[in-house]
Amino acid sequence: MTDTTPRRSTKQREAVREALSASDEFVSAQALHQALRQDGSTVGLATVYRALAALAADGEADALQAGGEVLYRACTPTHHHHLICRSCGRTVELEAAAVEQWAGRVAAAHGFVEPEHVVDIFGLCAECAARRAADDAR
Amino acid sequence: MTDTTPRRSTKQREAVREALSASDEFVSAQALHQALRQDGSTVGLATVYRALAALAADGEADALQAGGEVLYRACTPTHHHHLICRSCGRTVELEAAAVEQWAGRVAAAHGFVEPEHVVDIFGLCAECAARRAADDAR
DNA sequence: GTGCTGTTGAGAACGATTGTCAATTTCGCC
DNA sequence: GGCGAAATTGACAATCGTTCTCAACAGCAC
Ligand SMILES: [Zn+2]
Ligand SMILES: [Zn+2]
Ligand SMILES: [Zn+2]
Ligand SMILES: [Zn+2]
Repeated sequence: MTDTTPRRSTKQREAVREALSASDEFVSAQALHQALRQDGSTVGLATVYRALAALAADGEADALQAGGEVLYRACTPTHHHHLICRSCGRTVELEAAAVEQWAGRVAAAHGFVEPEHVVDIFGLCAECAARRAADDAR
Repeated sequence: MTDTTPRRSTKQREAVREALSASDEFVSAQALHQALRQDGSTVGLATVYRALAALAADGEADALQAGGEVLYRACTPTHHHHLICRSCGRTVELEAAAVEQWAGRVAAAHGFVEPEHVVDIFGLCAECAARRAADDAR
């Protein structure tokens, strides 16, 4: 993009970056804010939102929409997708050159330019599936 | 699914179904509501939301989240994905057995069960790309 | 028609996110 | 080390899409 991104380093941004890295699941801005306050930080909610948006814009975090809210996760800087447990949030990063190529090919075939794609898989991880099976058996 | 879906046929639901079919793009509940009022209908906004949710649940419509809101579209009843113009909303339905298999295979490989997936491609359709090029040239 | 129950519409309520703005902080520069 | 312009912050209000509440209403079986 047209990189007009002046960015200044502050305690708050660092705190958010760290808190985000501390979790290997996708988390909401609100959850991250609460976690930060819990740890004694005094960051404002708006600042957490701003910091996360900046991290996502800089490619330091991945964002995805789920259930009406946006979730963030510190991620590998290279392009990839996710396999996410819809119960516990456990996340696996996926790389699939075949899917990337398919997306580009399909877009081009229909005359579309500047293609972007959303590819995510949701499911129940083995642990959560086992737990649920146990619960179902009363 | 556990099909506990009592459903009664009403003018409003029919009106929403028709209005949705009338558009071959993805539309928001709000937009559909305005369109219906424009045509003299007196449906309430809440009813449009409820009708769309029901259609989606019955598999008569596809729903996707984009830009903080949920968009709906009357779609082919078989499983498929979409290529969407992020400017005009023009939509192409896509079928890609390879992607389906990849998703299932990847989920299984990581021990995940009940996999669902979100696969959408966004871009600029040829027309919108041309229009934007013209605009850029003042 | 009668009755039971799902449905509707208006408006309030809600939760996530963004905007506002004065006070504070960063950072290049003297 | 101190200055000053410009970016950033935090508390709060405001906005947005969506859901809830509830009394009036309309399908549908009898
Ligand atoms: Zn899990
Ligand atoms: Zn990709
Ligand atoms: Zn277009
Ligand atoms: Zn699919």
